[in-house]
Amino acid sequence: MNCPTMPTSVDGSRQKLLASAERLFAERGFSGVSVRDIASGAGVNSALVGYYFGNKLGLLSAVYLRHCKPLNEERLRMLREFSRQPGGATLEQVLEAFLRPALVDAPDHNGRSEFTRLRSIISGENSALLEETIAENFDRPGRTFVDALARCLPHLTREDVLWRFHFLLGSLYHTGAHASRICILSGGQCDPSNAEASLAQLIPFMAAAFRSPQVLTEPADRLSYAAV
Amino acid sequence: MNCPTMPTSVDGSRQKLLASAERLFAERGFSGVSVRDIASGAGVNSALVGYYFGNKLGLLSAVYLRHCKPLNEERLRMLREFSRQPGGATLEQVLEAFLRPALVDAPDHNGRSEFTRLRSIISGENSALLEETIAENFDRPGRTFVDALARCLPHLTREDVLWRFHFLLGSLYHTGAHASRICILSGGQCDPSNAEASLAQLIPFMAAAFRSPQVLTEPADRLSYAAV
DNA sequence: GTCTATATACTGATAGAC
DNA sequence: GTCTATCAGTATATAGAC
Repeated sequence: MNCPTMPTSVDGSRQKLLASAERLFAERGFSGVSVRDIASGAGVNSALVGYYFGNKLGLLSAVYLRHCKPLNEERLRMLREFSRQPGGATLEQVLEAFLRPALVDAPDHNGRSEFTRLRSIISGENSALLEETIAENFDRPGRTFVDALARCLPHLTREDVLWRFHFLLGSLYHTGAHASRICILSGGQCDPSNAEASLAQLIPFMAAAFRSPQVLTEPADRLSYAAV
Repeated sequence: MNCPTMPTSVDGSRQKLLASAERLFAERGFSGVSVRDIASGAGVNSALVGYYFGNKLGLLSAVYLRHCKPLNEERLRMLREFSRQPGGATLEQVLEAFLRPALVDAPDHNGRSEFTRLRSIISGENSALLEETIAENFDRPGRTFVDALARCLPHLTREDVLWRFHFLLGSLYHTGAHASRICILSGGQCDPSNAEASLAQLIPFMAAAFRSPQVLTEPADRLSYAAV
């Protein structure tokens, strides 16, 4: 069954290291974890990190590359599917195509939601060397989704859509990070690690927000809602 | 002018260390920066970190405590002021009272927005020892604001309000982190480091989102917008 | 491919002079 | 309060045996 020319999922040291790194980076960030910890978690020798990935950053980069393509391909596949219907994709569908693949673990590619948590944590750290990888893999799909959102929202300027997309990203990252604050405040009622519950709340919430009228650019630079 | 009994803003080593730590922690996180870097940035000897704060974590804790109280006091002060008018505070006003003090630097307390960026980065890291500090300082104001939001939104369950508050926090943190992704995507049009522009976009966006109808709890555990 | 051993640098923390 | 000096531990990375 194990074809040597195309090993499907042999637990080689390389794969073990990738899995361990993904788990630990998502848990403690890049600087918060050592290559020794990763190797120990994978049950392999720490020198193999150098052999397979060059150095620690190469390992993080490999974790990124393993997930970037499948994630964005599924996003775009869902978007294309939704867009085929007459009238094009609804706003809710565009949002679902963007959010669902990031939060729900696919049956073939596990760790999809863990990868979202990883991105959330790493995005804060000084990841100047990852900047290129991120830009190459997320800029184009990002633009595609901004375009799709703009098509659903002809009353908005592109600047408005971009701001709203930025807020959407924040909510997605915060949800993917499994922030426990809301869990504690709610006494366990709200659990962001429940992907389906998060999507059921996040999609209609964001749809209503995106549909709100265009923001007027105030001449005053200090806008306050004190004076109604 | 310098009264010795109450030195207003003498640049003692302690204050220099706090300022340097705040800047560097906000930039690179807790594990990403060393006490030597912080001391060097402050222009003081690294041994003074132990003298004034005990250890590195004590320094982070001191940075937190310096900002927590003024931040939340201003939030609550604004909320009380808005609530005095007949009919109570509007939804937009509750949101402004929560968001503005976190994003705009007060004239007396500088680094308010930097502190929001700090919290954003640290919240991802394993900060189990800060958990207590955060809970003590943010749980009560958080509950107060959830209550105020719920009063504006009688059509929602408390669980709905909590979910939406969670999404609001995500957008706030992501904006406070000065995420550069949107800046690049927009060609500089959208700049989250511009606090007033962020507030002008974020408040009406979130107000519309909070006002959206209650989320129906679906019997199916996989809700999809494919079938309209 | 996988291991041991190690080079080299940096980490947080502290003892003790001034 | 501030300094120098230094401890013990850990970091990443690599050279070289097998």
